[in-house]
Amino acid sequence: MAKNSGEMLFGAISNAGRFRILEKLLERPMTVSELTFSTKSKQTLMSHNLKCLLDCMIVRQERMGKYRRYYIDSRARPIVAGMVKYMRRYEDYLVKCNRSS
Amino acid sequence: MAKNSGEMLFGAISNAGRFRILEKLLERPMTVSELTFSTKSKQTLMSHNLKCLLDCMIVRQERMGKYRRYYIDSRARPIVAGMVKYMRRYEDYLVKCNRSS
DNA sequence: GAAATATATTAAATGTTTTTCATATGAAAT
DNA sequence: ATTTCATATGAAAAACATTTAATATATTTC
Repeated sequence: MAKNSGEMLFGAISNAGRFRILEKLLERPMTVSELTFSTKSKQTLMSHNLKCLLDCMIVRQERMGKYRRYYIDSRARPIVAGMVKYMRRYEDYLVKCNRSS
Repeated sequence: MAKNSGEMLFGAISNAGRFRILEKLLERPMTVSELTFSTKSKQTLMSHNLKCLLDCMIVRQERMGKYRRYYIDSRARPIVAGMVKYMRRYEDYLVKCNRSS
């Protein structure tokens, strides 16, 4: 079953590593090494994950000398921010569910 | 990397079959056979997908004689509805992106 | 109570994603 | 120009998800 763009979006976000990248980038643009360090990832995996986010146009890139700075695409930002917010609500909801049922 | 509940949510939704189930169930509760027929799925796959949605507490179940009716959990509903809406916005956004860049 | 219907379950087969490893590229510093 | 640093890429390995097939269970109907 072929993936449409919506599935790509959820697919991209449903990965813990990429979700954390997005949380970081919502705060501010960061270089690959900052992201790698601050999410305790490996550089090569970080690059793969960033490529995935680039491919579905959630993030963009700009070169800064030998660094590359990634940031959330301005048109994607409200969508991504919304997802992160929803996700947090959902977690609250699930925690409550598990207590009461 | 362990899956938290938010990832489970996005993971559940990032599958085309399950996404369609949710779209249907947002309209109204349905039995397994109605869902199977209306999404052109197979019964056994439908049951697997419904189980996945049950597990992350997006849907619930009630027995109706030999049928089983599935419906969106009332607490999950606003979240799911929001996701579906976001997803559609995102698709529009991607289509526009591909045209202009 | 035997057959039919609706659904669930388990395991195996298949497919996809994630992670790692090795290596490449391109900019900056020496 | 060589080395170093930041990042990317491609392919193989490992992990995970989806799909199918076979079979089980519960309910209804005869």
